[in-house]
Amino acid sequence: MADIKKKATIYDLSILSGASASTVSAVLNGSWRKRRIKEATAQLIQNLANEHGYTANLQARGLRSSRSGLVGLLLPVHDNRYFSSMAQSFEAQVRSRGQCPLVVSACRDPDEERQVVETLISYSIDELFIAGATDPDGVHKVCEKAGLKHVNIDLPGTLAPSVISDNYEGARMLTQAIIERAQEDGPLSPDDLYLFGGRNDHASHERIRGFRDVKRALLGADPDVCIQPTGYSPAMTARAFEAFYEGHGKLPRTFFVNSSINLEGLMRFLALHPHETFADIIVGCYDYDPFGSFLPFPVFMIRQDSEAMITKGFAILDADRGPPITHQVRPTLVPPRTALTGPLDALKDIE
Amino acid sequence: MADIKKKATIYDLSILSGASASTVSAVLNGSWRKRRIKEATAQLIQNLANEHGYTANLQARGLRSSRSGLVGLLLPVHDNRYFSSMAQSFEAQVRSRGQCPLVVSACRDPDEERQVVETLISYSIDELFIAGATDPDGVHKVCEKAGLKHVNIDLPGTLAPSVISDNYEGARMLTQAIIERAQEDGPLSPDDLYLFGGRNDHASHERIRGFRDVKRALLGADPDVCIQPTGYSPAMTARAFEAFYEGHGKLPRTFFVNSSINLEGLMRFLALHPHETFADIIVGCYDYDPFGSFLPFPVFMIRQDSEAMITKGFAILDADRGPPITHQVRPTLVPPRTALTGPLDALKDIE
DNA sequence: AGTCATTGCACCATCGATTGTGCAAAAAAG
DNA sequence: CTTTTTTGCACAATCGATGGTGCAATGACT
Repeated sequence: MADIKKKATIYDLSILSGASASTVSAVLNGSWRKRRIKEATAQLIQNLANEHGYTANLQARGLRSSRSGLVGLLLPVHDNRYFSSMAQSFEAQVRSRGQCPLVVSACRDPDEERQVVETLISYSIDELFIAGATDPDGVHKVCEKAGLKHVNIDLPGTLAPSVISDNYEGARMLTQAIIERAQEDGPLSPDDLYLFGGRNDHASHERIRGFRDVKRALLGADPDVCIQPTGYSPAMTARAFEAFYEGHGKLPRTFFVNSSINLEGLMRFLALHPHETFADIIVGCYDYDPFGSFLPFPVFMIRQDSEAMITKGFAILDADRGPPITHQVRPTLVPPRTALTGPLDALKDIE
Repeated sequence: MADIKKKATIYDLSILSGASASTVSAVLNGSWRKRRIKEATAQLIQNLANEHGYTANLQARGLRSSRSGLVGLLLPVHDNRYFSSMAQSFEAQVRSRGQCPLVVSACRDPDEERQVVETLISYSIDELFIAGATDPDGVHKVCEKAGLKHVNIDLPGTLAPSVISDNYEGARMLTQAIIERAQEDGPLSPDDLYLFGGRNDHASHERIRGFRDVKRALLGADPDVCIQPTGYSPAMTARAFEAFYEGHGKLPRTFFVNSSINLEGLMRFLALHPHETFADIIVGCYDYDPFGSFLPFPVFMIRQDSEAMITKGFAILDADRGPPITHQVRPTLVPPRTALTGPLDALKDIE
């Protein structure tokens, strides 16, 4: 009656039912038809299992079958709308496949990335999504050695299949949008359009390339000084804005910010200066954040389709051993003052 | 040399070293001094282990010892700055204790909450943090039955120890702040101050209580109509704003929003209306979001100290079997246009 | 009735680690 | 040179599930 103490095992049910443990196992993991177990026996065992609240010990199962039902997602950080919404979609998709999501972050530190993945491997995870890794190929080697299937998301590697945002196209759309918007307020000179943020990774390169191509095409010139890669840190980005401000007494009229993390750097800068001074800036941000979209100046954003990337990632893993091709997913341009719906809207909310 | 295929086990090392598997095990899990293994033997085995890149199979270890090294955090959603930054702190703390974080969300659905926890239990997780659960006591029973240590975070239960934000005090601070700020623009009547969001949970109750107490004290009255619980959904919140707007041709001059999720509802409303109409609203939001803090109207925010909550949670679990007391952690009032540093700042960012 | 196929299930080794127990060899004590 | 103690390690059971193999009972068929 009151099984308050330990969890029931197949052995307990074996005794209760009079069947052998292997029969119980077969019944409870669904392979009983294959094993020609009588329907009546199966029923009996199922009932006992329900009655006693049996749930399989997944560590034992994993040990035996060397699969765990765990699927990993390696993130740079949680605390950011892009990655947290990726985590949200990831979780939903993993669950719908009957597996268990394992989301971890590694702070963009290549050593930590590898070490975290080692840990995941120790738990015999079945598949791994490597999102925004600083060193995807280093992680690849670790996975390879353990025979772990994996895909890169967001930042591509050269050794494993990758699914990334179409950064070049996204940057072009975004750049064009902010230029056109800025030109509504009067002619825009090349010196009025900057780019802040990003570092030496594929996404930044492509975004910068898109930015420069469009800028050159529309404004006729593209001085190097207008490109300010600051890394992915709010503090560094704030410093870059501050430096510009020191030199010019204002911010550039228009600028492209490489990610919402860099956009936080802008907030830090703004916090130190009266808002009125910058009432007329036009900003493009390569990432979408629902509050970022309503700042007191026009912010054009790029919404990356992390859900589609995850879906594509699973397709690749299911197709088993694709070549290390990079697939691009088209992002969308989000005009200022736009509140998109997201994973939150799937929440049940009674009352 | 090239162990490209399978992972090394203690048996492999046993053969290589000439020692028994149990000796290898003892050496590699650190219990070798206790087992009086010669230092030289230990060294030999350690070297072999490094050389062959040995890592323990944590499923096997977990099976044997019925501990997994996994610590769970159950969240309502990932996609939100409050919870994602909680996940970030949680991860850091779990890692620093040499365990592996397992963060999952259950969409505020009581059934899903219980089911997700069942799954975690099947992986023999060692401890569980239940954050923002709709039905903490239901989850408690599931844990109890499995002998799983757990604490409630953010929303308290009656059966297990809880660590929550001091919602009453936080709401008082926030309410007072927005009232005072609004009064700078002229006298504030009770009808000018509303509360939106929240539902039938402990946090909402306390926040509403704090709101009403301060409102009554400072404005002399506190009509029921000014309290608009909309649940935790952007869509419902947007609808409430819309309804008010329909009726009054404007938004309330000042209002308290129950959470950043509800604040997203305000964004949805704003997206449909020209900004100029609401240039003079004053908002308080019980949650902190770095972009929310820079919206085009004053937004006072409450920053809940999720890091401290997690720390306290571990303290409780370590103290083993405390009574089901609820501990409150004091949040901080964040004035408008404030960019706080967060877990992101711990990121390594070379270059 | 005798042979053969089918059904239904039990047995047992196995996954990789942990841990209580026992026993030689070496060291200390007498 | 015994006896006792300590040191250093091997053995084997165990955690809970899986899946290959084998065997008895039943039914089908000649």
